[in-house]
Parts: sequence; C-alpha cells; structure tokens
Amino acid sequence: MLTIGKLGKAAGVKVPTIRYYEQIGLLPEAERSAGNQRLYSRKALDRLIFVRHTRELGFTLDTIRELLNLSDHPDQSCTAVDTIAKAQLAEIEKRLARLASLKVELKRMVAQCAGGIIADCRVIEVLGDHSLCATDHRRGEGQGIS
Amino acid sequence: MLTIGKLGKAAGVKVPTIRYYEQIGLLPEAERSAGNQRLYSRKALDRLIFVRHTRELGFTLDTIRELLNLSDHPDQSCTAVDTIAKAQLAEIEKRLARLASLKVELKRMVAQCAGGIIADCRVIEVLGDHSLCATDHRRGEGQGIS
DNA sequence: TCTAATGTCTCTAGTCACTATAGCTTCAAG
DNA sequence: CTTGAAGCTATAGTGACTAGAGACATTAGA
Repeated sequence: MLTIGKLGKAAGVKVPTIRYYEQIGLLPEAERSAGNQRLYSRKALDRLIFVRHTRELGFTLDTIRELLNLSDHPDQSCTAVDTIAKAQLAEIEKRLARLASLKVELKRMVAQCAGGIIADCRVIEVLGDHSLCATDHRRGEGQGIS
Repeated sequence: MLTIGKLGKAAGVKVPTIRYYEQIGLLPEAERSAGNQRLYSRKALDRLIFVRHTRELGFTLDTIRELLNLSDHPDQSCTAVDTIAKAQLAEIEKRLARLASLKVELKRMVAQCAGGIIADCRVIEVLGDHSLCATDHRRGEGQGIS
C-alpha cells in the first residue's frame, strides 16, 4: 500500500492531480488509513501510469475514461469496444503520420545545421500538408482544434 | 485576402481562437479593412494550419511559438535551432513509440473482437511499460504530466 | 435602395485539466 | 515527545480555449 506521495512519485503525477482525478471520478475513491490518509495498491499505480501516458499522448480525460472502462469490463459487448477502439485507432493513425513528418523535418534541420547556419525551415509547409486530414477542415463544418 | 471566418474555415480553427492567438501574440496583428475587420493572407493561413496541427499533436503554444520562430528566422544561429529542434525530436520519438504501442493493442482488441467478445484488455499494461520513459519518473523528481 | 440576415467587432465570463496557496491534521525520525 | 515533512480540505489561479452579449459591417434578395 502506497501513500499518495509515493504513488505520485512512482507514476510521475503530482499529488494534487491525483486528488483531482479522484474528485472527478477518473480514479476510484482511495482507501483510507486510520488517520484518513489515502492508500493505494499496485493496481492503482498501473492505472495512474496509464492515465499519465495517455494524457501525454493528448487524449482527453473523457477518452481515457472510456479506455479505462474497456479495461475494467473486457467482457462487455464487442460493439462498444469496437466503436471506441476504432475511433481511437483512426485518431492515432493521424497523429502518427503528422508526428512522423514533423520528425523528418526537424531531423533535416538538425542535419543541415551541422554545416553552419540553416538556409530555410519548412516546418510550416510540412504540417500544412492536407493529405493527412482529408476528413477534417478541407470540407465540411470545420470543428476546430477541439 | 480572407476574412476571419473564411480563414477559420480553411484552417479548421474557430474564429474566437484566431482572435485569441492574435491577442497572446502567437499570430501577428492582422491587417484591417476599412470597416475594421481583420484580413488575412495565404501566408497567414499556412501559419494557422501549422498551429492547428501542432496543437493537435499536443505541443504547447509556447513550443509552437518557438517553432514559428525557427521558421521566421531560419538564418539565426544554429545553436538555437539545434537545441530546440533536438528537444522536440526527443519528445516526438517518445510519443511515436507510445502511440505505436497503443495502436498495436487497440488493433489486437479489434481483431479479437471479431470472434465474439473480448476476453481481456491490456491497454493499461501496454502503456504501463516504462522502457519508453527511462529519463522520466522512473528516477528523479517526478515532474508530473506538465 | 432598403432591409434582413449573416458576419465581425470588443469584452466578459465559463470550461477543462490541472496547479498553487492557506490553514489545518497526521505521521515518522530523532 | 517534539518537530518537520507529508497529508487533508477548500478555494483560487493558469493555459488554452469557448460561449454569450450587445454593437457595427457586409452581402444577398425584394
């Protein structure tokens, strides 16, 4: 059993953030010690590490809630799982593609840099490529960043 | 020359967000029409699309400001470029790795789902793998999500 | 040309996901 | 058994938007 401080350190999440996650129901209410302090299991640590990493990937807490649900009820109907997982997959593919092109461009810049000063910088052009987001703002309403 | 509405539609960014970006200095102050309405060039559109995509990848506005700076002053010292680009590259590599493993797991779930109900779900375990973040919370202070 | 609808303006307030502060209690090392 | 770190609750502040109110601008149609 870990105190909130140890849990936070182990997961790389700040203590107030853990309390916040509990408050909004993303994490279950923690057990309490005799003196009313929160106590966490190894399972709680895994869950929190998952939340941290998923947040770093830019998913919303609502999405993470859904993913945690998948994990908590793996025996639920396949329809639900399929819908959520496929939606997330599509999103992930898009991100992978964009990250990859940004990476290529930054690498090119670093490489060019070795020779003195860089002559040009194409980061904007690289992410301006619309071939990666045909379903978005190219046509339709334009939902914005989210 | 585009009005703010057309610009927003073309870039997939909401109008108030564009004004917000101008307000915080991420976008330069727009030209104005006789009737005081903002007018934008094609270059401004590219810049905004870049901001949108970079935000979707989860970079902060401060980071984006830096990247835009690289683009605006490509003839600046290589040291600066190198530092910024390399830091971003490291971050991108980490994200790519995590996204890739999350993708694999979601794919596995979708595939398994084809056969009725899923027996288990390993999304948590998949992102619980610390091999991808050796420099982070594994050791040291634990900076949290950011 | 008038007018109604739509778009844009500024300004303020609200939301999401934290993050920090204040003032208190609990725990554990010396 | 004290003292200092860590925990508690509750409230307020931050970053990045997002929505609403009320006024001015532009455009499309009668």
